[in-house]
Amino acid sequence: MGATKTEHFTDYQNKIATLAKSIGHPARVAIIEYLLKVDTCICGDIVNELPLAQPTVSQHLKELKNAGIIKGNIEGTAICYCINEEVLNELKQFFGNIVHNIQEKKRSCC
Amino acid sequence: MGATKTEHFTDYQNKIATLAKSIGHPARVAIIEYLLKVDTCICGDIVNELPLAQPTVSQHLKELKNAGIIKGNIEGTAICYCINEEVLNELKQFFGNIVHNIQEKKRSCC
DNA sequence: TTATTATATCGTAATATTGCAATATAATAA
DNA sequence: TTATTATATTGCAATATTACGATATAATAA
Repeated sequence: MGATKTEHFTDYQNKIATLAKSIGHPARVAIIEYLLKVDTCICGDIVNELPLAQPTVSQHLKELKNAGIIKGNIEGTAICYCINEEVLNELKQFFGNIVHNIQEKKRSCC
Repeated sequence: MGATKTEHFTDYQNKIATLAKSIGHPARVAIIEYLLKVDTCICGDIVNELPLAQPTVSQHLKELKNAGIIKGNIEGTAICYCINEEVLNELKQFFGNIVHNIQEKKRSCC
């Protein structure tokens, strides 16, 4: 007990869950917002922007990277992180489909 | 340490994080998919559909409800759960904006 | 070479999540 | 009233997440 029963769910369900989970922390939402706002995206800037210690930010960046939400490029000593458009498009579509689906149904209950 | 430093982030960042987090488990993605698929949405059906025990499903439903993703209506002995269109629309827009934003920028790095 | 600077990893404490058996509650049925 | 049925809550063990100080790594600068 304690661990998620990943093997009982579909690949798609696990994929969406992993992506959503990686966005499920305000620091990681803040990182995404910051990457959208700025043109350059050096890791150090993100550390300065967030109210968390450098190792904590590094850990959050790692989680976003593992999930595929962001990509990292080495730029000399620094690392440039960027949003992975393809993956975010999948999430956009997941939520777009849900809203579309509900609106078509005009459901009676709730 | 250990607890999320919620107070250091904006209301919006916390809101999106809470919503995303609540979807960040395959069982909860499965619940959402199921509610979209069926016309009626009785809790017992969800319990039968998922590979988890009844108390565990009840807990997942509670989390989705707390986050605002679903709403519950009492129907005699049973409870009818439905997706909250308004909240899902917010998520649709969050991800829609991100993709739109990236496409406009045509960023150079990564 | 020895700094310096930027980022990652390690180790660990505090806290949260997951899952379920047992039990409680609340509504209808007999 | 006493079942029965449907859902929620409690309690707890297993596991995961969050946060950060200390330290490691890796690149450039002096």
